[in-house]
Amino acid sequence: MPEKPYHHQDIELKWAERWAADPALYKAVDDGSKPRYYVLEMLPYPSGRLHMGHVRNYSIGDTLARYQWMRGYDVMHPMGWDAFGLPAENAAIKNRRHPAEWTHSNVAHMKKQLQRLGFAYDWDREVNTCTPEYYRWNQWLFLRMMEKGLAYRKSSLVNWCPECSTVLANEQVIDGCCWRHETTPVEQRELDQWFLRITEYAEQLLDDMAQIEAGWPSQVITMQRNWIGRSEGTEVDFGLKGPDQKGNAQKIRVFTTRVDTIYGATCVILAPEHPLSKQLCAGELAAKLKAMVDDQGRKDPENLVKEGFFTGHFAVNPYSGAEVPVWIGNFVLWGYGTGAIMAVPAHDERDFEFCKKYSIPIVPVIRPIEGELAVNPTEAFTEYGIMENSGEWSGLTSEEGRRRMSEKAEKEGFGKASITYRLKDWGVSRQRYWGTPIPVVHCKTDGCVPVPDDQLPVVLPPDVEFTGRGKSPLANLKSFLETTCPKCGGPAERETDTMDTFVDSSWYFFRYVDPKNEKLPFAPEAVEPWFPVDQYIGGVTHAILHLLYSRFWCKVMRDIGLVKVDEPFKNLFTQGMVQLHGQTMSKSKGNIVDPDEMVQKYGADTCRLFTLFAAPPEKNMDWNESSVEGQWRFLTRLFKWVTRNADGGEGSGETDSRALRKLHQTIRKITSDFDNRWHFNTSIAALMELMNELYACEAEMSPAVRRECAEKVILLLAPFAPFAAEELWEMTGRTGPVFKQQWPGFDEELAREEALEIPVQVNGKLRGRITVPNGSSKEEQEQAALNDGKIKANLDGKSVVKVICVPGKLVNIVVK
RNA sequence: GCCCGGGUGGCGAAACUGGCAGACGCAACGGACUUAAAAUCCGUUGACCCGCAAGGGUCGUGCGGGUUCGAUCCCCGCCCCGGGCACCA
Repeated sequence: MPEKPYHHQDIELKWAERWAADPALYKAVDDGSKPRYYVLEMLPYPSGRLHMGHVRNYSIGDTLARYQWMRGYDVMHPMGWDAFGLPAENAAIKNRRHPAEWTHSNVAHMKKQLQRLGFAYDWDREVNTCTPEYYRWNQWLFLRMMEKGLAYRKSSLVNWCPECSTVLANEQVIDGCCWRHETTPVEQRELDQWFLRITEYAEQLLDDMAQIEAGWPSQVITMQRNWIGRSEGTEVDFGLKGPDQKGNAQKIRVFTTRVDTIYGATCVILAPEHPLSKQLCAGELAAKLKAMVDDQGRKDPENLVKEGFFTGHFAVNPYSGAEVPVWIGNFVLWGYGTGAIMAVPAHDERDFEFCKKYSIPIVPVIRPIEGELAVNPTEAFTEYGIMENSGEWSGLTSEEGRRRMSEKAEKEGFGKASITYRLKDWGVSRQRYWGTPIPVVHCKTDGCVPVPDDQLPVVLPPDVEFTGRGKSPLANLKSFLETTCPKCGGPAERETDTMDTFVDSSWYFFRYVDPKNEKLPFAPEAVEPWFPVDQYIGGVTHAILHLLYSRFWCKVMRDIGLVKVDEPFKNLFTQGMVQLHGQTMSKSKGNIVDPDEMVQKYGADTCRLFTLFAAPPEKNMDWNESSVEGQWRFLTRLFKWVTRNADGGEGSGETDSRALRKLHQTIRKITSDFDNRWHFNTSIAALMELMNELYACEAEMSPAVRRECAEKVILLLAPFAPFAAEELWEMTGRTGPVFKQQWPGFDEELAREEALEIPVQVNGKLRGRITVPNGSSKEEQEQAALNDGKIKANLDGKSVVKVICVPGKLVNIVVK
């Protein structure tokens, strides 16, 4: 067959069209005839266009999926759209275009881009989270959580922008101001919000890490562990001196991990938001307190200067009976522990700083195991030690003190051992339109009533106005708002909050398996054989939020009886970011690189090869396309060689064994890259080396070996450059999709080098090389080295102390 | 401040973890083909030194020490870059 040129445009458009017309091509068979393999990539937000981060993510996933098909697996490889979210609504406000329309046109465009790039998705499983068919199951699952007490409503402090008159998510507060009104400071307001009780699962989320530790990057595991932030300590009541207005005794409950230091507590400090703070601050102090609550400096902990004031009240230490002043401090967090602390300046750095500033006494009560109790300390001693000046407890170690003092608190009823988490319950309420409506109505008689299952979905009304001001568009729409109570039939109002979009992405990967189910989110028996996901691939940006929520959601669904696994993702791969000039690409920075231009000019195969070749996939890569032409040249070279050598014939050639050796070494190398570390940059480099060798050998190769090499090269190329591989496969008269062919095996004997070149060192310095037959013994190698002319010259006049010989690797002669 | 990554030619990187540092690719330079250019093909390319030459030598993986016959790789102490967390009591 004569050589054929590589016209990427013709080839790729032809195959993209054929693939799009054949929805069965990438379908999972799902009949158990083959072992299953689930490849999952994080679904994109349909922002409008793909960026290079997507291309990288999906190129990695697609390469793996195609490889696993070739390894004989029944591969599930789905794709979908994380389609709810703020950008759509902002676009609506700005362009007077409905979010649904905006989103759907973006989805259509991005789907075309994905298909043009040749990603092998089973589009019959496509999931779009903004469709009622999907989000009704968000609602259904939310109701199940309500039944289990896992979804609840409570009043909580939130960020409030007076200009928008709406609540803002933490991410939407920039330097203490609203992101849309950059000069408007955000206030803290107490509002009713919906929460999911993720804290109930904190312990399981920690324990079950044992199940995924082997398959997840340790970095992500650590981040999640820190995020959950389990800490063991003690809750202790300090009795407040003097009764309240009604004459009742009051207490201040503090949480501490170091109850062993309590004899050194010289004051109690309340968070400004603590309910007692308001009560204790009358008159002048009330204004001071309000200012502290609203203080924007507190949003930025790096620059927070510790401040506080004395309330004029005192509290009693239940262990020592000492009376200590009660302060309000801006550094005490209302959201952690009990929102109140005992300050032990001698043994806590923060307390030390605060007490020093306000001249509150510093009383050391822990001495180092080797050393003396500090007198007038200049810094806090925060380690464990021996208790001193602590009444009956003096002489105990910190560890023992903690344990026994907790027991006493519990026995006498003024406290208890307690475990506190940094993790908070997940606030899912959003006062926005473009999200899943929370399926609840508010009735004057029956209160908060769940919408019955048979009335789901609560559909987002299409006919709303987007002003960007006032309340959520839903709250202004009578036809949505006014309804009847499912319990009493009387008039009621719908809940107008929608769900955080992280709800959508917490379980979509289950829906893929049974995407059209109208009775349940998915049938448990359909999902079971596919879980846990064999390989999840995405950016490390989602290390905490999405990946933690998904783990939580999986456990809830397990407890409802929908799934059997504890963990959704067995293996996680976090790809590196694609940056431009060392900066992350983002819309706001305006430095997004669109793949279209490259695909247009060089083709999708080149684009994919390029992103895989530029760096190992877990590493960040700085975008620099100057080397992209190399990938195109490589494909062109490969194309030419394969087309003119694919025919076969009789005879033998001088370079046959050399070509076959390189071929089998290459298969071995690429197979091991897939099975071990996914360093596709070295896989592609190996393929390039093979092509270089085949070009060098071509003239002296037999037709049969040429044919053999041509065929294997197509197969090796298939996971990386599907268009070119498919075209070559067809062109050379072969049938069936190339990515469903068997992955080539290698023969160790054929891959084996006949002779090895061994470096010879003298005192660790390279002095020569010897060539020995592969498999030579240690002694043979040593002798060959010592007999080498060049080495002999180097040894002249010196005595050999010893010879180190690593067979097949090196000889090192140590001389004096 | 704390916890992870990372620092290798002009550039992206490799060296599959203690055994020839720089595979593969880009860029650059030289040559072939061409009326010419592009494309393509062949060659050179870490730095420095000695030699007319073939060849030989010294240095070299952020910096300074250490372990070892041998260190990009292991240990100790620093510097720089990227990411995450940061008053979590």
